[in-house]
Amino acid sequence: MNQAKLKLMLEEAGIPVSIQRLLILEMLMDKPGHFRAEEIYEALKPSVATLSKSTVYNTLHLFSEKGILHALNLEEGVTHYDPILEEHAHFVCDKCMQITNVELPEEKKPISIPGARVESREVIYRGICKDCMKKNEEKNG
Amino acid sequence: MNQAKLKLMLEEAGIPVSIQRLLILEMLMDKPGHFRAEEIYEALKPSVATLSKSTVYNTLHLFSEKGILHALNLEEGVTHYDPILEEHAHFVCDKCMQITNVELPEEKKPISIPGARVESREVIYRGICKDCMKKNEEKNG
DNA sequence: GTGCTTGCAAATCGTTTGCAATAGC
DNA sequence: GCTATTGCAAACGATTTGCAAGCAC
Repeated sequence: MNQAKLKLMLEEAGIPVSIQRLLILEMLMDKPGHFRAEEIYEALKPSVATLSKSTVYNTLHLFSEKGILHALNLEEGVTHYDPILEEHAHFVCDKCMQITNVELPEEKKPISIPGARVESREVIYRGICKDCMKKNEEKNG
Repeated sequence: MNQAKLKLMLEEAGIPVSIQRLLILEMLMDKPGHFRAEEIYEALKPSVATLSKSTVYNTLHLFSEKGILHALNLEEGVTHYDPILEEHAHFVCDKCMQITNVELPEEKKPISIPGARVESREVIYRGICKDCMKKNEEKNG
């Protein structure tokens, strides 16, 4: 994605632009996935030698607070960041922990909790992914 | 829940009985909720002076592996343990982080991922709970 | 030049590990 | 006695914090 577009995204979200923020956003937009702070840091370090981990953490917090990323707790102890904002669910492989986007299922009857305000819904499927199923079959002949 | 019943639960799950395991299970069964390891440790320490944190962690792992508890990652960096095994969804308050059990919604069309095996489904609603809504209203007159 | 942003190092939190002491068959 | 379980302290990994230096309007 080009710099101008990224800059606009930040501005529209009310986030002051900085080089670090642009680069982090660029990386996420160009190869959408489910990255951890550490991975983003490692990916950018070669091109931004002075980059610091706390900047990455700060930025990811800011981005998810301002709504241009979603923070996901799919796995114990780690947060993944998802740049895809359109509604979708996730499938997590119990073997290799690979995360895949899947369609968000429609509910037969939308939930309502008297007195409370429900703002979002997260759906996580768990199981064994295609790759691990294949590996398993091969091993067991 | 009485000791005999708890003992039976462990045995049926294939878990060798020990005092620590009985006490942890008792606590969880008697006041079902969504406790963190730390909370269980603190709750039991007064009655079991020698209890150690690693025993609590060990035990919770064992229990969830053997299927008598569910481990939940609803919040960044912490695992909560849920003794209710019947299927249900969770509502998490973004303000106070209170966790409530809610009905698991039926899907209009059950998911299927070609080649993969889907083994479980987790549904999390987020928003503002009744208590926090009330507090908010009071504050804003 | 004032306030926001960054980078570094140290601190923190939840959790895990190594290992010796202990308990239960 | 032998094996599984426990408790302690130290290690760990992800994240947060404090603070001085740097940058941008």
